[in-house]
Amino acid sequence: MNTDTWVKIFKALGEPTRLKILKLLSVRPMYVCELEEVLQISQPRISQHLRVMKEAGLLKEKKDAQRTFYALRVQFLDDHFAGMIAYFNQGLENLPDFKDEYARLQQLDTNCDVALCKQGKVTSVRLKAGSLI
Amino acid sequence: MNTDTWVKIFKALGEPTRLKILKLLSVRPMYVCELEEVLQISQPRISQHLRVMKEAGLLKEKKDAQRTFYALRVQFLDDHFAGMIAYFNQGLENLPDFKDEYARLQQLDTNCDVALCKQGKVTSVRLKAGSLI
DNA sequence: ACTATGAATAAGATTATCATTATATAAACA
DNA sequence: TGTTTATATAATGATAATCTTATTCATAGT
Repeated sequence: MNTDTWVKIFKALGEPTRLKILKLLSVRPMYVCELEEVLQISQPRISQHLRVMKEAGLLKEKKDAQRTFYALRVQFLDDHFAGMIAYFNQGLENLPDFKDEYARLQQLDTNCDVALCKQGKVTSVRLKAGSLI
Repeated sequence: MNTDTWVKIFKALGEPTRLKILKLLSVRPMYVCELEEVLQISQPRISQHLRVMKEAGLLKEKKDAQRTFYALRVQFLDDHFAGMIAYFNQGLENLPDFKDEYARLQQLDTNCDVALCKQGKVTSVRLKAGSLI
């Protein structure tokens, strides 16, 4: 699971209208015209938001004559929000997206003599996530 | 937990630089100058992203002389991503944000004679989330 | 005091996102 | 076949997000 995929998912979720649509589809799958009716917003607006969520993998659609039926991809949601925990527990060394950052962090944490912030002394900090403050 | 709060959190997560910062802070808390060094991006850019995440509740900070130390709010993350499951399992009737939508959906699902999509027949659809396709 | 460092904030330009309006496509129905 | 319905797509305008550059502020060290 790479950073871009996560970003796409979070971007899709990070918009009020889309989040409302998602929540409504968690009640039951719906046609576009139903969402239009329930949300009282324009049809193109709904279609566009549906597309964003579909492209993020959150939704599936099924054509039914002129209508289109949209539903949550429940398995996808389950898998990915479980996967997110895994993502955060995974070390940087296993994430290709963090190749360069991992190397530089290693430098920072290994060569404690090398002052990477100009005043130095920074490299001595070594705490677990969230253990501070 | 209301829609706006969720949107703020997801927006904060839905940006590649911020997601990288978050992941790095999950390794250990860091000073801004460390993030600068590891990510190789400008200091104002980092500060601005940190602010967005702090305002979403994801991070905490601690002043240490001229430096600022940033860390994940682990408890917040735990609580909220558990809370998200709850949010999606919760009925619309309990969510103030869905007051109007809930009423209209009730209409849609109760008065099956009332054709809300102009062609009618739509109201007969009644499936569980994700059960389709 | 003076200079350097670490970080936040402000201002500006650029790009992306979102909503609206208009148009296109495709199926149903008369 | 012509019209209505359901949805998608395109084009436009408005708003918001992001990045850069410059500036400010606070603290450290000389």
